[in-house]
Amino acid sequence: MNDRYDFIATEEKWQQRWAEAEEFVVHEDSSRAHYYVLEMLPYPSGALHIGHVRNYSLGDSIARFKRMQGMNVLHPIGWDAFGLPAENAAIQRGIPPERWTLDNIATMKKQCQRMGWSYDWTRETATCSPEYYRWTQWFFVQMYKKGLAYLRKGAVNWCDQCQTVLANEQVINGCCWRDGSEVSERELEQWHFRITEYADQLLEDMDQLGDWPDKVRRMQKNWIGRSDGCAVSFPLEDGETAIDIFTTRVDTIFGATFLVLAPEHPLVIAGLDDSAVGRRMSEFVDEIRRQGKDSRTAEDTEKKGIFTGRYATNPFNGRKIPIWTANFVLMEYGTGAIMAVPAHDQRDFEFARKYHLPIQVVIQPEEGSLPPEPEQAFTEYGVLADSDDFSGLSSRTAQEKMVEFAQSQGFGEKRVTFRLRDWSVSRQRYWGTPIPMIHCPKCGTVPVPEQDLPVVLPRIESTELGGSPLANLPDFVNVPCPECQGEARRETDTMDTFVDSSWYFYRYTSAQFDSAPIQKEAVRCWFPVDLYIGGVEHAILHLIYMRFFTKVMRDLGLVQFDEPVGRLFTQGMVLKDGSAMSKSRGNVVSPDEVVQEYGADALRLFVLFAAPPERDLDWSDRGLEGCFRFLNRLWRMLEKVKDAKASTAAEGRELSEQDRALLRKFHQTVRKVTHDLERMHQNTAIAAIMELLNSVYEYLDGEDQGKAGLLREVLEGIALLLSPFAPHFCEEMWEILGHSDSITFTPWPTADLELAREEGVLIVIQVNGKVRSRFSASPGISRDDMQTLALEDEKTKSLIEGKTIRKVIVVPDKLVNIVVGS
RNA sequence: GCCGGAGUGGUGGAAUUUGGCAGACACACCAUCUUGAGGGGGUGGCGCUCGAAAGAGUGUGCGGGUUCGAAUCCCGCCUCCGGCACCA
Repeated sequence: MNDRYDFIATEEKWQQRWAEAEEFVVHEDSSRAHYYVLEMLPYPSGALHIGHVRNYSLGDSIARFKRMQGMNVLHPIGWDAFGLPAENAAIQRGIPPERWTLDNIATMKKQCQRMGWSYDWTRETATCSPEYYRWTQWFFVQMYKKGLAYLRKGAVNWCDQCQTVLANEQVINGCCWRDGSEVSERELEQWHFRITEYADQLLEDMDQLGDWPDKVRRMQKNWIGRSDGCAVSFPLEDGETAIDIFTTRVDTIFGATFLVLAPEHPLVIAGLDDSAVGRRMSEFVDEIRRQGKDSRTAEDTEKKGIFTGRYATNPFNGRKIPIWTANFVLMEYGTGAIMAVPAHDQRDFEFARKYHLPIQVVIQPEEGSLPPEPEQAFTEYGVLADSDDFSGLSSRTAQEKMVEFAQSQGFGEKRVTFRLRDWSVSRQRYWGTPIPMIHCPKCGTVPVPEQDLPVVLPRIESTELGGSPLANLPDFVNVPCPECQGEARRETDTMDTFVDSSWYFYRYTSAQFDSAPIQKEAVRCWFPVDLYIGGVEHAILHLIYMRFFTKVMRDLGLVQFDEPVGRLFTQGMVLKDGSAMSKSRGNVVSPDEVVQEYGADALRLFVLFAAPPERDLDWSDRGLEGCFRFLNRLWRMLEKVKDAKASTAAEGRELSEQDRALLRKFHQTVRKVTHDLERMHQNTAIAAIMELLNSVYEYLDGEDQGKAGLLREVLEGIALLLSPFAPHFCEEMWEILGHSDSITFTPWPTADLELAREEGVLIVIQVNGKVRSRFSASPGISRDDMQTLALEDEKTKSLIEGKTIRKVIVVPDKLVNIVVGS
């Protein structure tokens, strides 16, 4: 007898059988309930890491569970194959990025298969394949035609390390999200996606994200950053031009004692002439530019400004106020100009103090009043004062009335401003989807005609840093203009890889389709995604881009819904010794080595068991061994019963109390595991199966006549319940127990609630809320009986002797609480 | 500053959905059996304090509150973590 199972042979055997039987290949079938479980696609960096193993094992447990529940399950995978790291690695090794990437995909695919994840490999997709990026380009062209993709020259985030531009979402605390190096500002002409066009929808449709973590919703809300306010136009003394400002506190406008423009504001730039003021301003603007965006927007940065020499008129009261420019006003936000109300805004207050500008109180608190020269700004809502006809109104009412007034007078309007910026998608690198545009000196920017797509990324032996590498390939660059046939230049930037991954999960439904990006019927069959699993680090990158893309696709008539994902699950990271695994720290655990030593099933079990899926997991070699031991313990049990004759528990003999207890435990476990899988509590589901096995061992203890039948039934149940977590082991077990079919489509067991019900209940006796004693009773015992039994309990009696019973609380089948006074 | 989350044995965690025996399951540790040894396996113990034991007291970050009863609900505070932040 083998007291250890041969995981290497077992796992290989079943992986082979699954592949031969095309077990996980699915087809659209509208007659069946369907389920789409998706995990964030991996970047082919070289090898799977434990974080992937956790992510994909989580998804696989659900895919297998849903299959056994009879659903048609789509469980696909692909590769986020374009991107900088591949290009950098290729440069380092002197090989083409494509070879590097394809080799990595091959390696990682093998690793995936060795883990036994139930993917439909016929739908495998790599974003770097021309069949895929053809449609990424197609989307770009459609977006260009709709005005959603446009070229704009302006300040962009530049990462020196990556030698390319980054989107706002890819700048974290002023540093590159990928390598952490500091990001600087550059003026470049770049392609952008007009995601701001959808800002409101992205915000409003969050209601439709029923089962998304609040955390992600809040992060997106913060990121989109809607503020409701009012735009007001302040005329200049020339009477022709005016400065538009945006404010959320129009109720304070009578306290505006100056205006402040961003140093990049056109009016400031226009004033940089040869006059004395102009020269001083030039100096100032240069200084601010040198300061850089990052240090300039730090909160503790000293406020600096300079008077522009010009004045504007407050349209509400006709007062003439000076116009300043200062570092703390940003061109990107609002209109790049603010009205400064020092009495009611802390920043304006500090600035006014520093430059001796007037401070005018116009809002008084509900109770009491502010001193004429306050020590700090009063920024709360209150009651208006010294504001003409608006005096005496509450801030809230005043805001409404004042917007109406401004609107009627034609110098202002209600306005909504967002923090969200348009998505900069140009990248000055080689390994990405070529932007399908052509620049013609006569016709301007012209999209590549759809029938000419894809614009194939030329193969090159190696790339170099600096500039867009494609620009060095004359054969690629020089093309006739599609409109006038004259000489023209191809766009040589490539797209941000986040564009590629914004629609990959649609392609899975139509992976082989070659006349459109997606087949509408296939999408209709599978969407929305039922469950999407990935790390929370994408909360405001990928997860906002994919929502944006879906809305664009809807407006292109490709899909009929607003949101692509019904339920999002964000899993925690895998740590070792308290910190993220990384090569530089040298604390990386290799899945390959673990699989070699303990098997894929033990590894899968461990990553699911060791912590709740949404929390961070600390890697533990010992914990892994524990899971391995559990499988062996189950294996030994299997060896004990595998020869027993098949019979169901009901047959043969009357059920003993022991039999009923085991059967009860079994059905309770079925109920718990089912429930726990639905709510993504894989850790407690596995714990419940471990408990059940412990019960089986207890059951076997002592008298063992006539137990084989029930044992067998329970073991079969364990094989089914455990199979979403440890599929190879359970298939083997299933086969040993005499089944010739795969466990994959064997129906999930159902809990018999009758059998699961406890025969006796343990009633707790509390005295003044403290547990003092307990007794057992049959379920459904009457309240009166419970009370009587509790008061008759010897121990309870001695505790309440000589005391007055004030009250007795009876909770059916649970407890009796006797409240006594002295 | 604003918004949010989390604090439970030596460790990971369970019980929070529904207020009702706190510590399931596992790791580590201790004892013991099996084995030539190692490994593996079996059995028992394991929050803290007192106690040989039975048992008693105490205990879910801290302080209050609601309740017959609070890890769970409410208020205040502390610590850690995350998002946004000179956003007008």
